[in-house]
Amino acid sequence: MTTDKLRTGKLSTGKVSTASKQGTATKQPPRQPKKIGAIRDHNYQVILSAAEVEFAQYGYNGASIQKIADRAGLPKASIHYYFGSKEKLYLSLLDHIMQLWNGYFDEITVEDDPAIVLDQFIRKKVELSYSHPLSSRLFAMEIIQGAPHIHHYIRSEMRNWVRTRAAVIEEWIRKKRMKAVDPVHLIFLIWSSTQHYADFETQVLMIMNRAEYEREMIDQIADFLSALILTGCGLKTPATPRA
Amino acid sequence: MTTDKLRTGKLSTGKVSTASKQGTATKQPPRQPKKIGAIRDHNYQVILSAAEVEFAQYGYNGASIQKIADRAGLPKASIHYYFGSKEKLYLSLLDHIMQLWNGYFDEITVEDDPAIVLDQFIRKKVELSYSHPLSSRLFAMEIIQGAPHIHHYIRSEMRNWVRTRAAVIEEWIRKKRMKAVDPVHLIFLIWSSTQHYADFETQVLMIMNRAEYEREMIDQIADFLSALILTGCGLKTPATPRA
DNA sequence: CAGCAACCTGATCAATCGGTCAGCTTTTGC
DNA sequence: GCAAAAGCTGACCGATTGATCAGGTTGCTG
Repeated sequence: MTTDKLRTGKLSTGKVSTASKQGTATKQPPRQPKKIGAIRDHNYQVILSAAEVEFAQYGYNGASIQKIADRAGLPKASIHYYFGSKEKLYLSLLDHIMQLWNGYFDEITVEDDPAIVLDQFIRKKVELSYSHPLSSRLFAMEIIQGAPHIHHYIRSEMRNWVRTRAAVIEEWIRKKRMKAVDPVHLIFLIWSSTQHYADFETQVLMIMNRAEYEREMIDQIADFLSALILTGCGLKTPATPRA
Repeated sequence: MTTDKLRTGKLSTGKVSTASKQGTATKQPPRQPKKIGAIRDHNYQVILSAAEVEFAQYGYNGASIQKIADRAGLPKASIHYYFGSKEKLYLSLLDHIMQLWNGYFDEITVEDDPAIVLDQFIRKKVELSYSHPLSSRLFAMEIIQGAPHIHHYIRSEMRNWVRTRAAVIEEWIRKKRMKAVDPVHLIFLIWSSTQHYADFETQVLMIMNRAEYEREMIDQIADFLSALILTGCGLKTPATPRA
């Protein structure tokens, strides 16, 4: 929940100012403020939350700084004061999401039980779609638009992440611990089927005639997906999935 | 491929002009032209194609008429001449997509073989994601943004579509012709896992280190999804899936 | 060939876009 | 207590947005 990491801008490597030229390279305004006050931190978080809503709904081009400012209850100039530009604000959000998404399904080894690992991975993803739908939608928007801001991340970290996990799954298959299914497409299947409930929340709720998700429904989704996918992999649902 | 149906504006029921007020209700310009010329039809199609690209990439708010016009190689005013407004152009596209999406998986009955029906449904959806990725992305954008233009369609036709198909699946389950899985979530799973390859094409291709999809890869995806989902439903892959 | 209607678009509009900056307010340091 | 520094924002900028319309162009009809 700390905001310190957001300011480091891990994603901000490489060229950033692609949209605006702003040829004035004369002054060097003291951005990335060092001293930290309570109000500052609060405004930082308020702006990020407001921006997440707008960017997740309208995408990078569709969102406007004025609407973000209105939602945050701050003047528009403050957004530029805190984040410099629309793109830097957007990158801060993406960085935030990356840190949220990483760290799950991470420490798996060939020795682990594939049923337990896959089951927990599916449940964790469903839980994330439920707890952070805006992050999921923002990321989906970025990908649909061609991932212009994170293509280097996908090609490096994310691809490597998939390859190493796929290697473990392939080892499980080689050892006859699960059915022979394409590991990469299996990961895609888990991603798509779980994130669907966040990204297409509107459609899902309308079709199911619900106003919003409830705990019970989320658990049912996790049970369904885990059972079907694990069965499809020739695995048995691990003990104590519920109850 | 005819454009006639597009002009009827099946989706255009209800209020349309939400964005602009344009209080001048004085004149009634002769829109919805009746006479059809070759140039007219051609421009219609060129604009629709250009708009599909822009709307699919940037969403409704993010796309700009100027860029659509540039892509179509026509002056900006022509877009308004042909379609009246940004929203009407967008609705024409959505209408186009609806007609494309409907008509598959439609005529199923309890007497049909669930394995064959589900297999063909999955393959048809994968094929659509491959042949019409822009339509899929445009629809995804609309849903992520809260389906502001098609919520009535989702709540009526689409919901009814899901319910009738779910009823057939439930009957299959009751007759022990397949495993007891939630029919609605099964439909969601097929939707999400197949459309993923269109909507997240960028991510999929980057992770698989490919420049673009190829027939072989699409067939492999269809085989994978069909096999895994059918197995998850306790079904056997129907004969002659390939070869 | 004349005349009219339908077709099309350059010029222009108010509104909004992302972004800048002068200058006011608040906090800090001595 | 006072000047310097940092925090903050109202006013403004050129560019672009969706949309309009006068008027030129085209093509069909008589």
